[in-house]
Amino acid sequence: MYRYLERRLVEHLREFLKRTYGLEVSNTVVEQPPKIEFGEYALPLAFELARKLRKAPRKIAEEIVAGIGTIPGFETFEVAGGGYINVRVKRAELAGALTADESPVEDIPAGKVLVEHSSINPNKAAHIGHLRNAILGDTFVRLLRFAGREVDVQNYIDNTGVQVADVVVGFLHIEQKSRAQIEALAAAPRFDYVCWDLYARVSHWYEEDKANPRARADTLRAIEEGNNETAAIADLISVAVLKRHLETMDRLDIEYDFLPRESEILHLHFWDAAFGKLKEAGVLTYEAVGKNAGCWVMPRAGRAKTLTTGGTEGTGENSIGENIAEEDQKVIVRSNGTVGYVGKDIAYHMWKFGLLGRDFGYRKFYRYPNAHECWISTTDGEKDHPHFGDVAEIYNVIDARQSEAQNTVIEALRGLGHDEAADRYTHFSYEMVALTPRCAAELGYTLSEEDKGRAWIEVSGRKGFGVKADDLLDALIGAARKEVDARHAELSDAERGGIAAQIAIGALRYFMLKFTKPSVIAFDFKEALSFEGDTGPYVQYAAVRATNIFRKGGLDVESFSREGTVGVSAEDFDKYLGGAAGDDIWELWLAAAKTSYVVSQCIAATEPAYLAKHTFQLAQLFNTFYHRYPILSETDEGRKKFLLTTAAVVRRELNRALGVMGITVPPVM
RNA sequence: GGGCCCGUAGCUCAAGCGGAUAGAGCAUCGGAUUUCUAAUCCGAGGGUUGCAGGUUCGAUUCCUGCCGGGCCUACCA
Repeated sequence: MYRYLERRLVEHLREFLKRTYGLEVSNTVVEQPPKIEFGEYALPLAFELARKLRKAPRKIAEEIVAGIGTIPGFETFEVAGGGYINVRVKRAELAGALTADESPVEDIPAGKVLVEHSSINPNKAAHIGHLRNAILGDTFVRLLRFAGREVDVQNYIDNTGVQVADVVVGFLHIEQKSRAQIEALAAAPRFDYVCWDLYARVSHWYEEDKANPRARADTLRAIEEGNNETAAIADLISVAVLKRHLETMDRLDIEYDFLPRESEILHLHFWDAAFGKLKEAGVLTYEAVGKNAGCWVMPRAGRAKTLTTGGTEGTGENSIGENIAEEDQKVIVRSNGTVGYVGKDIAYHMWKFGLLGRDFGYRKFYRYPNAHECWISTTDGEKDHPHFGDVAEIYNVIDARQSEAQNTVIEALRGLGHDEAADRYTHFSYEMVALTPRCAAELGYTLSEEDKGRAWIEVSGRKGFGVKADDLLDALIGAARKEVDARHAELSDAERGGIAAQIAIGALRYFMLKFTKPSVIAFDFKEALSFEGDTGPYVQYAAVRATNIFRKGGLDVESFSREGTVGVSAEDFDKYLGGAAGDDIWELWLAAAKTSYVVSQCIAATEPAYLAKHTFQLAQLFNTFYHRYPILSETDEGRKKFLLTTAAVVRRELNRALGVMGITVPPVM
């Protein structure tokens, strides 16, 4: 509602400015006043117009206020300070609409959105860094769906790379396991933990003997070729670990629709199709001499010089390549003819936009407890399957370290003439999760003096250095369980377990979302396990408190929200929300009205942290309200009804906003 | 060397496209009628927004230069 009113205000303003001054104002800044007493919107536009109109800002503001006339839903326009225009809405009207949960008709952009996230190498357990990725990605999916978009969720699986090869080497060369033995291990619980430890050991093993790394090269080649024992073992390992990842993420209510795998990108020859087009468009050039002799290269993204199309077209023999300085070349095809991962990524992204002319085979892979079906790529799949790919927009949730590679893929699309696709390609970039030195020490790692002085230490899967996702979740559930047990001895074991899980997920998801994307999270158990202050459980608790009011009052909160709230008249809203006396409760209503506004901000800025901040502020305001206004003991029936309605509306919005963050509210806390 | 990001209270972080007195949480200290109320609330202290310039009516925000830190810069992924 808040968002809808803002749009209406802007439209009227533009129309007014055009009519009165003959000015076309493209971006009208609308702010929120620092204090609720000043109104709901603040317009600093008089400052901007001052130069154009050669008048004092205050004078202009006065003219606008005098001439703007009436706008439905708005009460007053006032000049403040040196030229601000503070705008007040009709509180009763907005409150009435919010109570009835009216949602104005929106223009939803056409076309499907594809969000790729997680993309964990299937060779070891997921860790906290992967959690940040998956939680950001899943929340973004929920934001888009809340905004009415149709979304496909994909999790790219690199099942043929060195990381999987390393674990295969570990089982075959270090552990000397047979295929049957590995199969047995893979069927046991937490196989991903076994791989986690083994992967770290393989790194050491490579260093022990110069001959050892040869096993990696041989294994990698065998995996890429396929149709052999090594490839079969790699497949069984990667599939087993992948299933573990799906289980881990499902604990957090994170689901995927489709799992495209690198093996199919290879075996279905996606690259061949892409390679032809890239050569033809002159995006790739062949290097005949120098450091990259024998390779097909692209200009490195970010410092790409203008692609010159002069010289030999098509084959691009040497001539174009000479225009790219050697250090600015990104090798796409190696001199031995194999493709690097950026090349595969280009092909994959052409497929995403429906530009490749090839498709995956599909088969069902994993059925979630809620019956949702997750599909996986295969060479010859089932006849009937959902249509994936060929989408209008894509978001890739990938950490900031890969931004250059991501930009290279975007440049390749541009080079192919697909600017419209490149424009709808968003690298959803975020910073990594690292460990504080204290956290590392707690985990038993010995730190160098240098490391002790650092703000954070990077997680390393290769070294086995990090906090595993399931371990963190278990720790959170354990800590939450202690609190629940202390408070709710009357509940059954299963009930307490369920609540503890909800709280743990709330704490974890909120923790990963409260930091803005460019901020490195220096992970620390003390902070992550906190349930007080700026945390998920704080927000959950506010929602639980709202529910408690109804339960203790003998009212069913759901049916009250459906039917009871309509009993508050416009006069009553005016009475209780009007004037300075109503300011503090109105502030709560106004915050509650902002959910869809905040969601749209999150999408536009690809920044879910705004929503976390919003839920926290709403919960804070509600807690203040809760403390200040006893509801059940209220003797004035009209006022009591109004206060109950306030609680019901805030509860609904808290549940809704938390839901977008993938957080549910326990029955009691 | 080049590219990207960061530097705000003791600590961890906010501050929407440049706006009104730079806000939260944690920690510290002091309080909250035994109740819909403590996973909470109220209050206090705590800031030269890394430094120096510039643009602007107005800069944490934009520009330039320094200082400090991180990441990327493989015929790895």
